[in-house]
Amino acid sequence: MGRQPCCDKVGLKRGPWTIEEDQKLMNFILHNGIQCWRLVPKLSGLLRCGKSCRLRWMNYLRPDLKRGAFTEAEEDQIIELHSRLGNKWSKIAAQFPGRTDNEIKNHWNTRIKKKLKALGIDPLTHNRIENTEDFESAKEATASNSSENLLKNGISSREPDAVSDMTLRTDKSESFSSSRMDETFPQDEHWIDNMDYLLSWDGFTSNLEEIFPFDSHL
DNA sequence: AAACAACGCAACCGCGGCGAC
DNA sequence: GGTCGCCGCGGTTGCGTTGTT
Repeated sequence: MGRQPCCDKVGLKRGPWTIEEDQKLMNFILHNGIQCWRLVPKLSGLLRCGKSCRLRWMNYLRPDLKRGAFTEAEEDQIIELHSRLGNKWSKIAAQFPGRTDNEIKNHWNTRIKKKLKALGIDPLTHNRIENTEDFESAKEATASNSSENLLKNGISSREPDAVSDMTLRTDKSESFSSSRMDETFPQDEHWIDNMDYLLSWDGFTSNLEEIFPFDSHL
């Protein structure tokens, strides 16, 4: 037998969240915490499934979320982590306090993938691409150094230097990645544990009143 | 100004892992 | 050991926004 659906979908709302729903969810969690996602919509009066509530909270409402564009350093780190971990977005996201796995995944798929392809790097294997259409078209764009072409291929005007920089790094990706990763994160298990602590529920709820000074009477 | 295309993000879906029973 | 139910993850889709023709 297959798994049952996560919730009874009859009568449940889907699609974009409204401000009212956001407030309901936020207030409920801030006052009651999360014991069981399945119970959250029932107890808070939301016509959503628990999964949807969890996603909304994790990806949008969490007070510790960091907003704004990814920095070049963050992008580099994502690339390094991806070369080691693959599409383990949650593990990658764990190294970026305030960033969500969804956010990083989206950024990877929309920006970084293109950027790597334009650099002649296979985003899946992180190896050089030889004689593929992608690489050939990317080379043309890079050679002409036309900002229009670069933008079309996902590289901003600031990046001609980044291209050579990244190429150099990739030439010795093995040593670069591992040595720098080791510097930053001496032991995988330890830095993941540390991040778990930083992102732990207790850790952040203890400061909620400071973080969230909004109406607590709803 | 309108139509169309491309892009980026939020949200959904289905599956695997894991603990409880 | 098997089954069930929940949580979390990764892949995918839908749609609003922005850019181009």
